Amino acid sequence: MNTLEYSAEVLKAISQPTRLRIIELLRDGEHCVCEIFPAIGHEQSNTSRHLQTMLKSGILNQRKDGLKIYYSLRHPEVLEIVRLAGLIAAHEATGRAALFAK
Amino acid sequence: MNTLEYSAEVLKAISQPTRLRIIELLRDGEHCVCEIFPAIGHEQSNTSRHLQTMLKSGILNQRKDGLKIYYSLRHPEVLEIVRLAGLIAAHEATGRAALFAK
DNA sequence: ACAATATATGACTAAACAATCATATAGTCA
DNA sequence: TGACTATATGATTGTTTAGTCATATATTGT
Repeated sequence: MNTLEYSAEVLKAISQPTRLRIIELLRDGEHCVCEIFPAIGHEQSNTSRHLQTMLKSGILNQRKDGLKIYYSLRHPEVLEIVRLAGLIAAHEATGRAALFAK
Repeated sequence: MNTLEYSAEVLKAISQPTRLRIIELLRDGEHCVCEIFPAIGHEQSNTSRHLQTMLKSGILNQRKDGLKIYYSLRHPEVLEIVRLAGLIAAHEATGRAALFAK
């Protein structure tokens, strides 16, 4: 897999609403699945799958402690990517609102 | 659509190998479809669809000039997102290479 | 060994996606 | 007007994705 495809995989792992919520949750440090899934209001299995997706893409760390498995952000760049996407989204949202108002 | 979903849509528009190639091409300024599709080695129709995807997500500008339609990057933040994803990808690539070498 | 808890995963469904081929639309120029 | 060029889009196909339910795996404490 070349860098281009790899970059696409990393971005794809971030670009999903549920996963963005998880990333926001992990902003303040590691959390276990049992904390994450009630916080985001999704099923445990669904949450686990999203965590696996991000883990495999390389943007999360995993740490086992007894029964619990803690996940954390592996690259601070991910938060910066999310921030920049938010800037663009905010800018475009005003533009689209204007379109709808026409 | 809330900011979270919007951010996801913006990132999704970026996170695909063919579209990343197009974004790289547009780094140096606007290009028409007729320049883009031979450069990336995809069909005209496929290239046009990818451009529509990015246009609708709000990350591209469109300018018509006669028969040709020129597309350009609308937000410099997109290039920064691509750069950061590349950093993560490069970092993870060495990690995965190490895994395979085991 | 057993019950309880935390997490992962198989099987499935509906929806979204990328790519292709053929064709439609629209602008240019002779 | 008619030929030509550039772009977009309908229809289709095979693949991927998100989500759900049920169940398997693994760790802990009694």
